[in-house]
Amino acid sequence: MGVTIKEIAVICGVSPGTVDRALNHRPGISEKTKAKIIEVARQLNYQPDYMARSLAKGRTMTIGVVLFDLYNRSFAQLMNAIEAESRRQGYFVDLVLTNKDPGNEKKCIEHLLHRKVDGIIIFAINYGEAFDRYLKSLNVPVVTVCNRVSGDWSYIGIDDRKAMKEAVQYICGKGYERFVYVCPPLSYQGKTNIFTQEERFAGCLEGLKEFGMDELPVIVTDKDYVGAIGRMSFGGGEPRTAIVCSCDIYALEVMNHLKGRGLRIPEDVGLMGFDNIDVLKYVTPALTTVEYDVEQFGLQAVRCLVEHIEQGSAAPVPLLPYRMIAGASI
Amino acid sequence: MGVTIKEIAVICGVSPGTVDRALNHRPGISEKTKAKIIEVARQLNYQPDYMARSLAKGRTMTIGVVLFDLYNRSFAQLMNAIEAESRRQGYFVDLVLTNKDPGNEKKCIEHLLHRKVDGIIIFAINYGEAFDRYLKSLNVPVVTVCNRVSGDWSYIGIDDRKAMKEAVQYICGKGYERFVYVCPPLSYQGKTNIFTQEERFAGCLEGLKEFGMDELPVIVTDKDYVGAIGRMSFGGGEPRTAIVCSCDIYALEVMNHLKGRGLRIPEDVGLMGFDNIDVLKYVTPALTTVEYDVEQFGLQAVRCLVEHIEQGSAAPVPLLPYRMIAGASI
DNA sequence: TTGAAAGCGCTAACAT
DNA sequence: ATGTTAGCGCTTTCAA
Repeated sequence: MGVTIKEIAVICGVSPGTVDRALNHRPGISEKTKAKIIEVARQLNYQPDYMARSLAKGRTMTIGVVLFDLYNRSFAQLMNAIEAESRRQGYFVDLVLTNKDPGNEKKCIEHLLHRKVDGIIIFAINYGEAFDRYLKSLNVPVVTVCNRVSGDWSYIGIDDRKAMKEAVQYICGKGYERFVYVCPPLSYQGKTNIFTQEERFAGCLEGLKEFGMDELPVIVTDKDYVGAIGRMSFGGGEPRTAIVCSCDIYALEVMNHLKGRGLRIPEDVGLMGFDNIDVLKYVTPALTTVEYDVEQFGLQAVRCLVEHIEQGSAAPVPLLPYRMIAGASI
Repeated sequence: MGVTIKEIAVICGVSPGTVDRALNHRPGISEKTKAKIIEVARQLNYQPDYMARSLAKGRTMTIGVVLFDLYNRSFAQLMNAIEAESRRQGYFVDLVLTNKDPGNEKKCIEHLLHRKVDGIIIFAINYGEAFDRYLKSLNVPVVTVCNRVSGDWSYIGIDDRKAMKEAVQYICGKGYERFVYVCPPLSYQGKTNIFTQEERFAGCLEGLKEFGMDELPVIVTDKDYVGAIGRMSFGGGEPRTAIVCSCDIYALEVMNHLKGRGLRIPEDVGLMGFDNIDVLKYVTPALTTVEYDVEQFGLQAVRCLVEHIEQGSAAPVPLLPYRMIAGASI
């Protein structure tokens, strides 16, 4: 194995404790012996054993990350940023993926606890008071990202409601008469965490209302949302329709469908997404969407969590900025 | 903290050693005491401390993963699969990203070594004998994925050369007269690992040769490959041209450019990619490409690595299957 | 079949 | 300023 603190102690003719003081720059040691020990350690290429240190200190220098998966582009970017900032701060990163299975999430978290991670960054899929209590019972600092669990946890995200509201008002301004809103089922409350989705939906309603559109949008939450859209007519004598999707992925699927029907976007029907995932740049027509900086999410999440870990608490992180990208699809 | 083996020992009126025997199903213990201990452990919700175990056993149950980044869709999928299989096998996953910076790669690996990972799965960016020696000096099982380092390491991938060769021959069969091959710089050998890229390029040449095309393709390795393509003429009186890209990302960028010039694909110029990244389904015209199962890469990589870790060696993994996807771009 | 004891490598409290 | 010692929680060898 590697060189140990003990061996260095023997070589330098001092005790392990003294070596520890030198290597960890702790007080109670003369400059001279300290310099000597550090030099010897350097020459022997001493590498501390984190396992041993963890056991002794009760801290692992590890951040646990819980995500749905890495398929969604945004998650991948998020993870990318988390990894970078964590390593920069000297932390290891343990990743677990829940695959959007609420039942799996606790198992994933437990996995991290076995590993004795110092803190957890979580894009939660579970929700509600029970889950909130569960998280609290873990006695580990937690930072939530993208999906709020409760007001008791640090949260990193944007003001989804306001963003969607502004987007919808922008669309209204373009003269659309009918609205279709496509999003995942919003009825799973308490089972699946759809905080962000709910916020966006609420924003949509607010936007319409404030603009004076009394009619509610047609809400599509079918798993087979493409099929549902397929049963609607657009263009021709129909009222001018905008399909607002709660995320780009949905919008792209819908776009494929509309193209397949030979409908022109936005002439026959308008389309809008949310997230500005990077593949949009290869798609025609350019999708109108809302952009925000996921990397910033990762960065802030790590910083906030490290603050929690090292200070015992952290200042609340303000909601991050976003902006609408006016494409050609509306 | 949690319940310890010692506490259980006290409760059961036995020694810690006996508890260990029971909990780890090791011989030398009566069924009766074993059952009792296990029951008590269950009731107390005993969770072993992996840190302590690691220190005692010299094994961390952790797999280190070294990737470029997670931006590339394939990497994300790969990581997804690695995480799933690792956890299934009881291993933790530590992720480090090199961001394609060769100088960063060793730092990343060292990070994992500090963590005392039991083995490493690496999509290597470095290359050559020196790096090979370096890896060997680590004394840790390593499985290489997508980029071979040397014949001495287990490798998971497809036969890129053969796949590209077949693809090129398919294109030849479509009557194209001129070939443009777009790929990253192939001259960094020894500095950046472009094993896979070299294989694909070699496959392209072989394919052309065997088909009887004597003329070499125009090879574009500029960083600004789009600019280079921009200086070429297609359609009209030009010879019928196929642009073969060594990966889908390049092909999509080129497609954007060609569309911008008002060129029709494939009427004015043919286009081909490689990898079948999932966003292709949102792109028109459908890109002709080569598909393989990245998830399988992850699965096999983990299995192979675990075999190395637990058996000390592993059977070589055969090259995985691939298939051409005939889109509408050729 | 079970117990006792010595580590794994590092940290930290207490002596000197 | 430095040494000594007792752990952290688990594994493992050697005795009993």
